[in-house]
Formats: sequence, C-alpha cells, structure tokens
Amino acid sequence: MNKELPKAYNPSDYEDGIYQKWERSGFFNPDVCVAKKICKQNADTFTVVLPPPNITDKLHLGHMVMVAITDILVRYHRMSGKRALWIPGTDHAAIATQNVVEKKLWQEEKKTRHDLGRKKFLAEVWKFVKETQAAIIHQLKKTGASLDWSREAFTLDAARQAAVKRMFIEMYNEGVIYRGDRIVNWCPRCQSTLADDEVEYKEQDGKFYTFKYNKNFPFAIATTRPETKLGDTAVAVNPDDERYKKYIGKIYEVDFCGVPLTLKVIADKNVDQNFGTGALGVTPAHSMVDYEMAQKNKLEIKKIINEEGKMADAGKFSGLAVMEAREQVVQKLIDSGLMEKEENIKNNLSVCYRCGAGIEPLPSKQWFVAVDKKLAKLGNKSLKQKAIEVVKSGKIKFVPERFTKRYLDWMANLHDWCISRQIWFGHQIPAYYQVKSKKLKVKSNEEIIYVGDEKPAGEGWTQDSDVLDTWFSSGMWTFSTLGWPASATLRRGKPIKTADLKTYYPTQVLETGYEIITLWVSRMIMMSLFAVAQIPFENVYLHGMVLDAQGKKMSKSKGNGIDPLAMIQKYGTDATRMSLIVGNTPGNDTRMSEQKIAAFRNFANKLWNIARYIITNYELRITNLKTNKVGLTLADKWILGKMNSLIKDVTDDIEHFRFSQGGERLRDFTWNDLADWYLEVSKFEATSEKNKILNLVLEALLKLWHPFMPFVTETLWQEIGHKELLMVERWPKREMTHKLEAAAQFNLIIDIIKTIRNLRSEYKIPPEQKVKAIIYAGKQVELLQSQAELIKNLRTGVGELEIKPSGAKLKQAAWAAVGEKEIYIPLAGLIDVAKERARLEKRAQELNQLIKNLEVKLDNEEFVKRAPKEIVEAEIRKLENYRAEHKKLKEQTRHLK
RNA sequence: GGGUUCGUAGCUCAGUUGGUUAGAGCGUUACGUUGACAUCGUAAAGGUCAGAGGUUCGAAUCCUCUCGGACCCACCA
Repeated sequence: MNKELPKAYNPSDYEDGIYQKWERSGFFNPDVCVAKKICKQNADTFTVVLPPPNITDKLHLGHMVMVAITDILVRYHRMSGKRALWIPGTDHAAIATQNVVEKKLWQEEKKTRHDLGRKKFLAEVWKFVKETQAAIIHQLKKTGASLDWSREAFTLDAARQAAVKRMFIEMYNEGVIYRGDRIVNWCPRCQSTLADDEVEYKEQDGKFYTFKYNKNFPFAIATTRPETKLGDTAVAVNPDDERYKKYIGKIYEVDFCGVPLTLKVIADKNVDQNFGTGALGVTPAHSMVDYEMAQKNKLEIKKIINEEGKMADAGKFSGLAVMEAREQVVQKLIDSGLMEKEENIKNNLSVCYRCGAGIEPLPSKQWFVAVDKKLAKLGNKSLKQKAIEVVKSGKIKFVPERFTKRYLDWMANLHDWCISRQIWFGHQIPAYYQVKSKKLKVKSNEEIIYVGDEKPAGEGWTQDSDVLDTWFSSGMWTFSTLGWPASATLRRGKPIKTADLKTYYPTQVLETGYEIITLWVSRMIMMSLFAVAQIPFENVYLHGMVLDAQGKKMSKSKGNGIDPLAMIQKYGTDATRMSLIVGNTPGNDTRMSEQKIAAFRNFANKLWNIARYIITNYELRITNLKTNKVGLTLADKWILGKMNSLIKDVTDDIEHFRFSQGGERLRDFTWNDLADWYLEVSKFEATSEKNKILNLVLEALLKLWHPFMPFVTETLWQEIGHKELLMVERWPKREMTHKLEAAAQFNLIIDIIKTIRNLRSEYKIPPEQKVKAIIYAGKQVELLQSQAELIKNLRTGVGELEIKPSGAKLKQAAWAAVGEKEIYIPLAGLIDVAKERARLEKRAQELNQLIKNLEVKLDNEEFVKRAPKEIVEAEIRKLENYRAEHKKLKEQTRHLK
C-alpha cells in the first residue's frame, strides 16, 4: 500500500493548486517547452487564438464550450510533442460596452455621456473594462484553459491600437478604405447611428395611403409615409408592368403640396406589381432600398429630415416634426382631392433597440472597406474574391462542412463594409480634417483629409470623432496577437513577419460559434489576406449554441444563463467541461442541465476510485513496463488489446474533431471494460504481471483523459508520485499488437458470466445460495477450463462448475445460449418451466420469420447479382446461424417437457 | 418572402461513405451492495427513427412533398 486517498474526489480541493502549478511551470508557453526540452526546437506548431470574449459580461456556458473544445485540442497537440500555442485575450466590444456603461451611468447618476464629455466618459468606461476583464481572466483560469498568459492581448491595448492604426492607414493608402455617403439607421433620441443588427422591428397599426402627387402626374402611388414624399426624386415601376411601360424614362415637374419636385419614372424589377398601385415614390435620402435605386439610376439625393427627426429643406413644412408633417400632408391631399384611398394595415416599424424610438434612415458620411476593389497585392483580385477563393480551394475548411455554403453565399452578396461608428469607446479613426476657412461653414466635401499615425502639423486639424467598428480590430486578431506589425520591418506591399508571426502563423483552428461566421470569420479572412497575404486559420470548428433547459437561447438580456463558476464550484471543472463536450456535435445546439453535469461529477469520482484502488493495492511507478508475454492471462491480453484500440480511436476522434465520440469512448472503456471487468478480475488473478499492466493501463488512461478532464487526471498523476506534469507527458502510442483472439475469447467469458447472473436473477436465486453450472462448451472446452476459477469467483455464485465438450441429456434445466455455446444450470425445483417454454417459443417464432425473410431475399436474383459479395455471404451465414439456432431451440424445447 | 438546418426512448442527444436484431447518459422500476466507489452494482421496461410517397436487393441515412421547431438574410414601399 502506497498512500491514503480520500474516498471521494472533491475537485475544489485540488483545482486551483493544479492550475497554479501549470502556470508556474511556464509550459503554456511553447517557447518555454522548447527551452526546457519538453519539445523539439523544430517541432510542428499548433496555434489557436482564443476568440476574445466581450468585456461587457462575464463568461457564460457558450464560452465554456469554446474553451473546453479548444483546450482538448491544445492539450492533445502539446502532449503529441508539438509547439502548442493558445493566445488569450478580450474584446473591447465598442458599442456593446459603451451601451452598458451609458446605461449604468443613467441608472446610477441620471447622466448621459454628453454630460460627462468624451474624456471623463472614457475614463468611466476604462474603469468598467478593468473590472470585467479581471473577472473574465479569472473565469478562464477556472475552466482550466491552457492559455499562454504571457501573450495576453486586448483588442484595445497599446499594441493592438498601433496595429489597427497601421491597418487603417495601409488600407487607406491602397484605396481599400474610403469615405462615402450612406444611409444609416439614425436614432433621433440617442443621436447616434445604429448597426443593422441593433435595429428592431415592431409590428404596428399603420395607414397605407394611395394618392397622386398632383393633378398633372399621370398615376397614383402608395405609401405609409407621405411626408417623406417631399424628398422624392423618382417614381419606380416594374419594367414588365403594362400599365406604366409607356411612362418609363419620362420626367415630370410636379408641385407636391406646395413643394416643387422633379420626378423621373424609372424601372426596377424589384417593384411588386401587385402591391399598392404597383408604383412607388423613390425617396433616396430616407430609405435604404430607395437609396440603392438612386445609385443605380444616378438620382439626386434630397435630404428632407434632419438629425433631430424634424423636416428640413422641405419648403413650408420645414421645422415640423415628422408626424406633424405627415398629418398636414395628408390633410392637404384630401383637401385637394388627390387622396384616393386610406387603408389600415399592419407594418413593421424600425425602432431603436435601446430606447424604442422610431428610426430615421438618413444619409451620412461614413468610412468603408471596399470589398470589390481589385488590388495589385492580391494578384489583381478583390478582398471578396480572395476570401471566396481560399475557402473554395479548401485552404480553409469548415467543420461541419455545411457552413461552407453559408459563408460562400454570404460572401457573394457582401457589400462594402461600413466601419465607422458614432460612439466614443473604441479605436478612434486616424483621419484628420482641415477646413479651408474657419469663418465659412464648409460642407464635408470641402474638407482636406489626412490619414496617418499623428495629427499633421498646421492649423485647424481635427481628428474624426468616430471610432471603428469593433469587428475591425477583432478581424485582425489572428495576426495582431502575434506581433503584427513590427514597425521596423514594415514594408508596404510585402508580407510582414515578426518572429512569432513567422513561427506560429497561420493558426490551425478557429473554434467559435456559427452565429459569427459572417460578422467575424469573414472579416478575419479578408484582413489576414490583406495584411500578411496568408489565410488566418486552416480549420474553422463551429460549436452550437448552449441553450437552457427549455431550449431557449441563453442571453444576458434574458438573464437565463447558467453561471459556469457556480457549476464549477459545485461539480468541478472537469465535470462541467465533459457535460459540455459529450452530446455536443459541431454546428448543433445543445441543451444544458445540471443533471448532466452531476452525471460527469459521478464519473470523475469513478475515475478517482479506479486510481485509488490501484494506488492502494499495487506498487506504483515501475520503471520497466515491458510485460512478459508468457505471464499474461486471457484478461490481461484482453485489456491490453482494448487499450490499444482505444488509443488509436481516441487519437483519431480528436484529430477529426469528434470530441463527443472520443469522450464517450473513453468513458465506456473506463467504466465498462476497466472498472467493471478487468479490475474485478484482477482481484482474483494475482499474477506477476498484474502490477505492470495496471500501471501501464492507468498511466495511458490518465494521459488519454487529460485533454478532456485535465484537473482530476493531473491530480492523480501527482498522487501516483510523478514529479513531472502530466500536461507535458507524451501522448500514448499503440505499443502492443491488437489481440483479436484474446478479445473474442474474453468476451465469451464475459457473456457466460453475465448469463449466469441473469439466470440467477430471473429465477430469484438468493445470493447466498450456490449453484452448479454445467457448460457445454463445444470446441472451447480448454479455454473455459482455464478460466473456470475466474467464472466461479466473479460474483456468479457458482459453487461447482462442470465443463463438457458436448450436449448430454438434460433434466429440468434453465438454459441460455451464448453464441454457439450453452450453459445449463440444473436448479431442481426452482425453474419455471412454463415461462421458459413461452420464451423459447417466442424466439422460435421470431427465428421462423427471420429465416423466411432471408430465404426470400436469397432467392431474389437481383439481390444475389447486385448486392456486394460480402453482404450476400454475410446473409448466407446469417441464415445458417438462424437455422442452427432454430434447430437447437426445438431440441431444447423438447427437454423442457 | 429567400436560405440553412433539425425532428431517433419520458428527457438530452449519438448513429461516420445506405448493410446483421437502431445506441448512450440521465430519469423510471425491481433487486443487490461491510474493504476502490451509495458520487456504487446487476438488470428490466421504454423506439411503426415527425408523416406520406419515391429511388434501391436493402433507407433513420438519398430524393420529393406535408407538418412542426430553430437560426441566418432581406424587409413590406
């Protein structure tokens, strides 16, 4: 006996200490591994960047899925001798973070950001950032993530700020970034633009008006917003619409409610002939769709609603609120007899997700990334073309594959990416404007633009007050974390590599959620291709979302998230991780329940007790683990064979991202093969080789389990007495040849034992009563005789065991067929003959049917001709087996009389 | 409206390119357990693989449609 271990594994007693040990070892950093000769200088690299969690919130279970899966990969590759690097970091999440702080500020002090001013407000934001950042990092460590903290990054730290600035400047100089007009979603109350995904749609009752602009205009149009018609510059109809064909191309000067308009009739196939009058007034400045039409047809853009949500440049309506203007326009149309119809309809109103105010689409100057611009450095292809190419050619693979299609579809329809945001927190755009004259109020097109690292010398320069879309900086995450750009080596037009970038790029896997393929994955691909002329990662593994027990999305706003830390505290990190891995297949959502975590807590304890049993009963840390083949029992060969194929299968599973299957496979081996059978056998087989085999199996098992359950395995590894860390032990290889024969033979023993137990249970034989078992073993006599003691010992309650080569006459007996063998256990007086007969007859009927079906099948010429040979042969064998079984059945039924 | 995807045991999900009698965990029920483990053991019950049709010697798996759910995109002028 070596050492006392507690009866149950209590994770919280060990986890923090283990993580500290790992961290202090420095082995999370592959450079340290090389320096300490854990892996070779020139070993392959395996790099992953952690998708940086938003600092708006603590981690939820979705993050933990990501961490668990990636940690399996990283730990596996580290143990396989690679230079494994996993880079941690957090995302500043510009809009989201600013919103959180603004909300807090309003709740606590009833102040807006404008009350504080930019500088003070940003100080508040940074205070918040520091707090949540620390919480997130604490959580990441609790999950056991083997992240290299020496390379920790933040999308808004100094290095990343420099990188972002450089990227912007480079893209601007290449003409990929430009400034232009665009319709934005403007919230008049928040005084800010909203991203498309921040717009919510609310169904409401509205009115649908049909009217003519004036008497001179030949036909009527329909709209829900008559006041915007003051900004119309065209009327669009379907090119196939017979009613309006003759008007296409004509220009009308009309007086609309006292405001002069110039309207061109244009054709657009997106106009629905059956909706309204089949004609619509085009308002380029205040509708996204209309703006696009205006661009296509080179129409004038007339802005008639201002940032306050009031009419402007709209004749006598100027200064009115939008709703007032609508009422007046409607009244005017009715008075002049132009209104043809007013219908009540339901329509979707765009509202601000934050304040619920109606959104006004407005034209505004924004910065864009041109995705269609052909670039010399990309071989005269555009970012979009290149980004499609690298996926189509298979350089970047998606797991599961179906998301490739989603990516390609989305990319194909990609428009220029608007990267400016009218908020304060984030990367301020490194563009400076100089107005020609301070006295004159100049329009934007009279500004001089300078884009660069510093404010240029001279009078009157002001920096663009906008900041960049948060995805701009996170799009650079794969290379900005690896030291891009090293300003010293910076050369425009050439791939730039610093030491890290050279060594660890491109990364191997990106593990993320499928919901951000479009937002993030696509941007990373484009930006990496632009900046370093390489793909950012080779594989994109997409996990599903973690849903709550009701199948609802866990979200901060709903507050239905399960706190991972609470689960870790209660059940341990390993159990929590396993519950997220098993039953979670790529791309599919998974529901989470505490019960499932509890099940894996039980399993961790099982593993603990397996090790505890071995540690307390056997000598450990034997240096020479080479087993002597002569001394091996059947069970030994069996478990070694099983272990051998386990190593192969689990390795294969991890390599192919089948984490759930790998975990299940390991659990089955550990629980069903090792604990239930081999350890039980070992209690009765005190052979000389047992010690070695148990050492071998336990150590290999701990290694295989380590990526999945790092804490309990490392703890046990230490308890065994290893000074080195399991984390950097070498991944097991198949060492023994696969003992197929032994496997089949021992499976037979297992079947026999199970059968005896079943019979005892079925016939309610009390446990203390010994029975006599007679096995008609056929050709397996020798084998069974050699295992006779084992069969008696393994809780079968067999007192006397007879093994006979062939069938003898039976009296009253229960029986069971085991493969081709039979076991008879004469139990006079205890047997329910009627029940047994019924069972036999039922089976005989089943067999009859099966045989009939097979005969029909084999008579079918088509089948014999066309089915693969092996299948036909298998079917013939099957038929023979069924017939044999049937024959035997009949005989046995006779014995039961 | 366009697209993607899913529907398998009471619950949560596996089921690799079609191929013997469709699996696991949890839950349920019964029985058991003083020596690694009540965080345990042995077993049982529970499935016309959403429905209909088709392809095939053979379909949970491929195709079409219907029903139901999830998500993404577009957005009703």
